[in-house]
Amino acid sequence: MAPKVTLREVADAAGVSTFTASKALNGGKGVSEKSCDKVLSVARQLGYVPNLAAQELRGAARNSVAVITAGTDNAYYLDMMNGIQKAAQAADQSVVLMDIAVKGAYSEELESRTVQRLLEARMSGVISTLTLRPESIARLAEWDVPIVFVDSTPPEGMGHLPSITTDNHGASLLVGEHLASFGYTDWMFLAYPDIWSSRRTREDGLREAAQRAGAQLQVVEAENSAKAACAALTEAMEARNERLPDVLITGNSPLLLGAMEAMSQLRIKAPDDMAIVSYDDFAWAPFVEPPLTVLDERAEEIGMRAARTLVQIISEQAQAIKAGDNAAPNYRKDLTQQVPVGLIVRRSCGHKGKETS
Amino acid sequence: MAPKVTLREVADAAGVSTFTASKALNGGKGVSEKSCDKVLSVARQLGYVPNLAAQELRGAARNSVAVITAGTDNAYYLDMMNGIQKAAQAADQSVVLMDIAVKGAYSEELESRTVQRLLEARMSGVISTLTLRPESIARLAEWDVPIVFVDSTPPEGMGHLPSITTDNHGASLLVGEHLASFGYTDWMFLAYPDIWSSRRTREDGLREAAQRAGAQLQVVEAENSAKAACAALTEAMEARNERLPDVLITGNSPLLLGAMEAMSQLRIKAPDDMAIVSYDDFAWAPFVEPPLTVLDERAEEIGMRAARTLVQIISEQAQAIKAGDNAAPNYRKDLTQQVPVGLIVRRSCGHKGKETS
DNA sequence: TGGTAACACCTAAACGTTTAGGTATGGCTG
DNA sequence: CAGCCATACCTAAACGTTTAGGTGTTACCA
Repeated sequence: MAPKVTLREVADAAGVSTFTASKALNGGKGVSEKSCDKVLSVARQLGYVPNLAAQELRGAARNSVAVITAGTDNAYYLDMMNGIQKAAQAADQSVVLMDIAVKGAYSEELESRTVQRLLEARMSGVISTLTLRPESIARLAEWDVPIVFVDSTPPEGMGHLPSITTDNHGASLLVGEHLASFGYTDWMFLAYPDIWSSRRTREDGLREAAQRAGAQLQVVEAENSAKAACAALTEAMEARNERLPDVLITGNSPLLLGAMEAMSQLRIKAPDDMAIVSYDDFAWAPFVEPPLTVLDERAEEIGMRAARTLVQIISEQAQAIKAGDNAAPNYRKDLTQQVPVGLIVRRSCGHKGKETS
Repeated sequence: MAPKVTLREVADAAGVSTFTASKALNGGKGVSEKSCDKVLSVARQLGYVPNLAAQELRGAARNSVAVITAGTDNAYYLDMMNGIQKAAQAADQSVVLMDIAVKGAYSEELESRTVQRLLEARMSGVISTLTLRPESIARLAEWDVPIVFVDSTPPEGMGHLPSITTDNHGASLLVGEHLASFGYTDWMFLAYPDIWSSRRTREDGLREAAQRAGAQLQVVEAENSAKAACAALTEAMEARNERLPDVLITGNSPLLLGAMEAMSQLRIKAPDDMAIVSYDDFAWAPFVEPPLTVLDERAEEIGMRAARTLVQIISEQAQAIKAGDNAAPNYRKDLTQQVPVGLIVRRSCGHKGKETS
């Protein structure tokens, strides 16, 4: 039918200039109602579809934000993405997914290539789920591309960049208190690598909590996958011989899954042989045997807030540019947020008086 | 530093014309090695980043594919997206996520708006996880945008459009046989709405299987969310008074989750009071109480195949255009694929001799 | 009647690329 | 040395928009 209709053609067909046509389509002023209607109807009839590339080239506002992740087989990210989607949709921004893991493992080189592509496409902003390299961030800054970190923090010395995270420190203390209330003193933390900055905060919080509770904390690190977690935990347990820790704290739900696998192989029963508690709530936690005590980070909420924050920065930036001001994004101090977490107590952490479902 | 460097500036700085510069950067021929090196080094030094919008405007190949979903709080989609990502990445295509659900529920109007945006952005192709309206498809066809359906089929009468699905019919027969082997004759199917076309195929397969097994099949429909499923199942159970079905078959994992919730509230124990089996394998299935018997659809594999198929169509299209041929995508018959499923037997479906963990 | 303000509209120049078509330069052939 | 071809390069015209700056036309007022 109408595979390619340009604005020029619409204008000609309507008997006006491209100027008038453009104004009419964009609801601008300075066009009589008659011309406006005429243009609109002709456009519809011809099946006119504006060319975004041309618009953008001419200096229109950018309209897609990139979400950078690294190997996400985690339901947590689904929720987060949903939140991001919703907020972005509301602000008329498309969401472009960019994963910088090459086979489940983070890749520096891919990070660079990805940032490059993102610049080439003149994206309006970036949401990153992990701490990018300072080099990448400098690159984005040069080009005035705003960035918001989510569930992760900016690298050392770049604290002015906004981040939306769970209150990981608080979460750890919360867990710690809960563990202390059971009298557990031998804790093991199964952690993912620290390209995800939450790893550090969580660990530090646990250390502090352990100290307060007079407990000791052993940290075991594994690649961020169930398989790796299973192997790492098995090894750690063997190294300890028969002596099980009182409680295992897993850093997120893929690690938890791996841990459950390992425990099932080693015939360790929770919570009697060893209690278990994990970061990241997920839908199935109540139905697992035993029902799992977890921290609820409200991933969707976090995603939504991050996207809203980014969108706001972008729109302020657009205003500033229109006003002829500095095009650099203005990162106000109050953009960084910590979302409080809840501890959802189920049975995996031990019995004690009455229990919640 | 270098917020905006145009090709012209690079060319000037290198003392050549834009033509030469362009050729040099794109590794084209007809440029002496000396000029080429010069241009490249100057470009690097100035921090030149090509403008994709300009390139595209001038007629370069498109470079992002859209993935259309509707309200995906389902881990199944995460795996699928991972597969899509991988294949798209390999073909240098960006992945743009477009959800056409407005509050968890599919919205016709949003579908239209989304297709419009997708056209405006001149995306290179579409992967859809649900059966789009014929109107939308016509729109895409007008603009020669290739489409591949994944985990869903094209609408009535458009069978030439490729789709990558699980062998849903086969899967249903598989389940049916399994149920029959336990002697179950009273089956209930908890299904999602049929904008997802797999609903029909699954139901038809179950009907056939039920007939073969001399069983009866009751179908209960719910919106595609755990909450809705919980409510619908509770209602259905009440309507049947005390008489429980022998087995409940849930259409996907959010529905399964809702069903488990309802069963827990109604104090129905699986598999003794009622067996349960579900479509969609997911990571936690082995650890739920009871461990769940499920169908494994290999979501990542499906996603990967879909993306590869789309990429191939796109590249053939690009070739045809370059050769001056018809720009319409060429959908060959053999692009449509059915991926076989596996039945993973655990305990939720009943006891019988030896069992798999 | 002339002055002027408001309005509807137009022409033409951008935006940053690619590329068709052309022009020097030099080397080879006969 | 004329004739020819490759090679390396250039000029200028697209691609489809937006928009600054300008030109009528009408309407109103003194």
